[in-house]
Amino acid sequence: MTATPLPRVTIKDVAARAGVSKGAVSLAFNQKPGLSEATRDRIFRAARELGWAPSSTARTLAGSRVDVVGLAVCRPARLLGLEPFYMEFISGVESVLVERSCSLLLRLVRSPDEEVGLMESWWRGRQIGGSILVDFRADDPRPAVAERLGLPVVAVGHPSLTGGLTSVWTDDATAVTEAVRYLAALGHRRIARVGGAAALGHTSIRTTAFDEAVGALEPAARAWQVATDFSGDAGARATRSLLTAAPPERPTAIVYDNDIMAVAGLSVAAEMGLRVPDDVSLLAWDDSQLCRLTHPTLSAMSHDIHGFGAEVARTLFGVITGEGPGSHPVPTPVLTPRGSTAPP
Amino acid sequence: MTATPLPRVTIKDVAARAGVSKGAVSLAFNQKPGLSEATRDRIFRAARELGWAPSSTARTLAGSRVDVVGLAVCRPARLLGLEPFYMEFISGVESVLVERSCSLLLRLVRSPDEEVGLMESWWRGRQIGGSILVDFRADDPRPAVAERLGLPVVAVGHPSLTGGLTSVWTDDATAVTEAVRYLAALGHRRIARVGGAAALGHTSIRTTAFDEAVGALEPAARAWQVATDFSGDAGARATRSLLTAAPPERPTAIVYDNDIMAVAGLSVAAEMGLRVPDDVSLLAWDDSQLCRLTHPTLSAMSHDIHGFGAEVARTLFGVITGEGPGSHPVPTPVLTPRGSTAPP
DNA sequence: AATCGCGACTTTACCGGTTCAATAAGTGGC
DNA sequence: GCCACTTATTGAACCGGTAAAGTCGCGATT
Repeated sequence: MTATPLPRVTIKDVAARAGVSKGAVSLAFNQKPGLSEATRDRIFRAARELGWAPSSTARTLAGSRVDVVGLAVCRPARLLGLEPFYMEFISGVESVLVERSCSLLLRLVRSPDEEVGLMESWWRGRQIGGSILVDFRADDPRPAVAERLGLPVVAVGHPSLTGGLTSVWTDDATAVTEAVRYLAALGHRRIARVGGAAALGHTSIRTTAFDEAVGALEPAARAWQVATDFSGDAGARATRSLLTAAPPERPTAIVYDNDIMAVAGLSVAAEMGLRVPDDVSLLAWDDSQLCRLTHPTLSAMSHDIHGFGAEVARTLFGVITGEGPGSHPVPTPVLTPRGSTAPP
Repeated sequence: MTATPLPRVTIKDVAARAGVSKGAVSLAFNQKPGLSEATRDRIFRAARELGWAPSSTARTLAGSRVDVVGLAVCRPARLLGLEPFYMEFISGVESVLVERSCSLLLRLVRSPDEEVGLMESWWRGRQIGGSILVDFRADDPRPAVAERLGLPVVAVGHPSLTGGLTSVWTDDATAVTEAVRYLAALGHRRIARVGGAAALGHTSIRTTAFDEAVGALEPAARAWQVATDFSGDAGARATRSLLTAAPPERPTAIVYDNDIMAVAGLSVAAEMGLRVPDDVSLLAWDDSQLCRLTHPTLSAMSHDIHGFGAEVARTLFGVITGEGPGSHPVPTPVLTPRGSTAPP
């Protein structure tokens, strides 16, 4: 019952069957000039008959292309499973990779250091042709490492965080401001935000923008902010503590940094006997399908995560083919009002 | 993709610095006998000083192990993003791969045919040393292909679906039965199930088991089943149509095939003015964090998806190292009662 | 007629490792 | 002091491709 591997068919077999040399086969399969149509056809026919496709491993070693891109994600596994963002992002990336017959090498790491080590070994070992970098932190070591290695990368994050690397980003500051303005326009003056992991750069961008946006409202306006780990539990805890205060000290609207926490917030409000949106308005972020599955439905800052991933992949191909560094903003998340927001 | 020319350090450099031959370095790095401790040390020191690690590409080509395992997932990208199952499963797989310094090659495919093609080209091109197969269907072509290629794989699914391949599976039939018995014990006699994609093998296993379980109750008991695509929207639609009938024709309990649809069901019930669990009980499946974030919280059939993924990876390593085919059941999902189920 | 240019291949030298037969050095027996 | 026997180390042959430098035949140029 031991699986006896098939005799592997190699370029040599194809060459023999087509009556040409290895080199000719290589030429044919890389659409390079120097072969007659007739020979080309014979080669392709032989390859088809033998079921041969070039070994990407051998190709890589021979120094041509590397058709794999890396993605290391540094977040606790348990949280990732729940965060709709990543799978959707990945599916967007894939949608572009597939067109180029590339694959995604995925690895969950536990620390930024581990990620740096992985970048090095992937690149040194020629396992990847480029990499996608996410979740930038203050003083992130990765830009320097990528630079030193000459590894083509695209950074997902605001240029202020990504140390000169080519970056793809959404304008979170503007989005936060829009969220606050929207709530203010509804009449809210006591607004809270349940943010993500404090260590992440985009969290601090949102935090700052939120403070500024609320500060720009009339003096009576008041802001609260809480940092979490993005988990639903943390979102529930934060919401509970924000809503336990008596009405004047209690926010009338809460903005969340992802959908999961907003869902959790909804449930906490219900459990506390507060009506959404009458007693408190909730605003989610990302706008996955989840926002339309709750009752009331969740208003959200929505953006096209799939498209975002696709843009990242396209940009990475640009970098790999030698394009200089650049900054690629994608559309700012827009407010999608639903059932969870209303005047206080 | 073209590779950026960089002063790559290779085994030759290490050999030169340690004053030995390439072969010796290889011996040292593969813990093979035949080298003196002193030489071994010198080699490791040289490697460390040069920051060298063996190229897995070259190793692969030279015929030793391949340290990448493949996973192709054939579901619409948009659904995947929302399905907590996959990311959690993947993180479980990764947890084992990391210990062996292996990586996961991930690809989203659009059809079973595309997946078969991918298996072939990954294996032929020596990109993977083994593969994980998920989402089995009736008459799935993959067992035959894996057999023919000699590709080491582990199938995620009941042995009746996976055509003799080594499989890792949960006993869904028993779990469904337990769910039905639980609801029956609460007093429910009109029970519905909102199932997953009809084409998937595990869906039909659950469907059959559900019919049998309800049939085994007193004759007055009645069952409904609806197939969906696992999406929240589909879950909402299914729930709506189940609950619009007048009370005698309406189920008093609904079992869902995943968490997302149960969340959607919860919201539909609320929107229809039905109280959960007083008017209708809902039971989710998988039990991701989501189930504890709703109000009421969702009772669910819960299992350890992370551990499941880990077991799959371990089993795959077994297959790769030549273990014969086997069947590896993991613990049956257990009922976790929460706030969404009660007597009718 | 000798030379040139060019298309259509073939040859050959890698890429960065692994593997194994061959060799050199060291040990012990007698 | 010679031989058999280990043990440490090397050299060369791959692995399956790519790429650059030949080779060869042939019509066009001078």
